[in-house]
Amino acid sequence: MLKIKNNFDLKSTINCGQIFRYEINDNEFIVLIKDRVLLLKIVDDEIIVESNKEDNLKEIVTDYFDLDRDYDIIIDDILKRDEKLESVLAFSKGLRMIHQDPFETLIAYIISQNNRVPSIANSLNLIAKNYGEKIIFKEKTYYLFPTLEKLKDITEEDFRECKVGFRDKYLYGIINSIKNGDLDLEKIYKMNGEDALNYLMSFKGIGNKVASCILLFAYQKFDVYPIDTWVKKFMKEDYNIEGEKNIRKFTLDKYKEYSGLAIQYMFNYKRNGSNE
DNA sequence: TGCCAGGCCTTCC
DNA sequence: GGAAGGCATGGC
Repeated sequence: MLKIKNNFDLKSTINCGQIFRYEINDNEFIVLIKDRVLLLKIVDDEIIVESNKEDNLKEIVTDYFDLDRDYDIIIDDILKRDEKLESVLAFSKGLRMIHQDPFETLIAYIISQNNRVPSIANSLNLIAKNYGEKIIFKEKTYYLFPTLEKLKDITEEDFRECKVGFRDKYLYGIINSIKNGDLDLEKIYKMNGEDALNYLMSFKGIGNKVASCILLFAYQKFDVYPIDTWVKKFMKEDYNIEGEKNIRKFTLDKYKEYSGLAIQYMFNYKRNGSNE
């Protein structure tokens, strides 16, 4: 068991569209990460973390929720560049960028194209159930997301059975590219945002949006930013800017190296702010 | 029923 | 090089 300070917004962080495989019940959260199940409970000014695997728990939780980074400095910086974002930033205060596993993020965001969040989660859970390691934790069953090794013989039809639809061929191709070494996920850590974006986009089924999400959510490249329907909506309604090209130019000019974060705050504000 | 979803690829000008 | 159409699946 681990206790950490409850000094960020755990619920929004989990629930703001970065990750898909989680459960929320009141102040209890289940998050499925690479090699274990995390159970997080908010108790007053602490967050209590339990897991089926307790070794290195502190390091893993710190890394996953990006706890060593000072987000107040970043938010102040964004605010200085754009005062109009004050209410957006206030709404997302305490939101942290989750540091996800690149392989699962890659698969997840390929599935996300032209899809809805519940469907994406359903497909990922089916893949985990069919190919991932089974974990029993507190008398409940969970499945970890499979490693590449466990997916090495998967076919397009197998993917289709996980309800991924037309994305089956993309996923199959990507798995093969990793297997034969064309796609090296480790190499991306050392690349700058733009090079990494072009590298990922050279593979079939990965466009700008999907590549940006992978780089932002798995590699913490905050200068890369996914422009999706929600961000387009925000830009049109609040800034009167239309067209992806124009949004891209405006965003990078304005928010520079924190464009990805600014975009994530806008997304959260537009998608979750108007629904609740 | 018909439309659309945190897009991308292909085809066609 | 830019616009349109198709794509599996599920929810409304």
